[in-house]
Amino acid sequence: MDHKLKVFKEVALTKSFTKTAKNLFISQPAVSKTIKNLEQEYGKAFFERKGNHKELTPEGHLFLDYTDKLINIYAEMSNAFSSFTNSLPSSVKLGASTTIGQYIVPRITAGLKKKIPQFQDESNLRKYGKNPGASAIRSN
Amino acid sequence: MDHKLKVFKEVALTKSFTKTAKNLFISQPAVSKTIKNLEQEYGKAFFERKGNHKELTPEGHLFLDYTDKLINIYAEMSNAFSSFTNSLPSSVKLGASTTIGQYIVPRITAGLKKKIPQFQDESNLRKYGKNPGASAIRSN
DNA sequence: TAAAAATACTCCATAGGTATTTTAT
DNA sequence: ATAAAATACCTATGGAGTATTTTTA
Repeated sequence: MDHKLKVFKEVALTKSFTKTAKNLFISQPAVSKTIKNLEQEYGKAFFERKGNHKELTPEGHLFLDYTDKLINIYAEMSNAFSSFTNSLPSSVKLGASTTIGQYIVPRITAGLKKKIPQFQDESNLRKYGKNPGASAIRSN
Repeated sequence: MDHKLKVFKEVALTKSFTKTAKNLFISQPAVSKTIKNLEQEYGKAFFERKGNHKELTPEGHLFLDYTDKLINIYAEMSNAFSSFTNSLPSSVKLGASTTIGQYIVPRITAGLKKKIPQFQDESNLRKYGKNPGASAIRSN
């Protein structure tokens, strides 16, 4: 529910769309769009795009204040109902056909360096983060 | 951004999905679903459905506390950037083909009681509120 | 039985993804 | 030239709508 706010806050902290994308396990364009949407929604620019070091505009600072307050309350709220919200599942079931299950899944779960041929191209991993699978086990 | 919260609060106030739907200019099923989603998201029932008089559960009361806080902050925030957020548009452009534009639109905008034949069936208006058009000019 | 809520669908807008281009150091 | 951000385009999920059924006082 407070997803856009979390993205905004992370950008304010890292001052980088790319780092934010990595930290939140989403793509860089997704971050770009989220910020743009927020700025359009509130009719103000929140970041000054001056090349590499992005800076919060005055409006951005103000927005960050409110964002902090909101995120804190959302966190308290999650906490209050946390029997489930903040917890990881106690177990995860993973299904696969016999060949995949016997040869491929074990190599992956074992984290072997030497990947099978089809998985050796890392170009996309390099672009969008080395362990996208981690997004599957992040909490919240 | 705080839409679900507003729906929840209105239900807590009116204790009625149907009244909430009318007050917020959305359909009754939309309210049903919003509440159900919230309850699933937080894993708790917020309302006790005992026939006509719906009651907040203890969890519902707790959730309402947080909801109030959040809504207040969102309101402050909107306010702070309100050059546009809370205002109605200064003008609205309405396009129509010649026949529609000459004969039908004027009757509607004039609010004539005697409707043209095709528009006389009010069964749906009766079901979902008499002036659904109002949703188009509500603020925020 | 009448009014409220739930359910079953359809549709559209938003959020996300990948690929690619633009920009700025 | 390289790294970050923007853009273009596609897909999927969520939220809204209408129609209908179920429930309960």
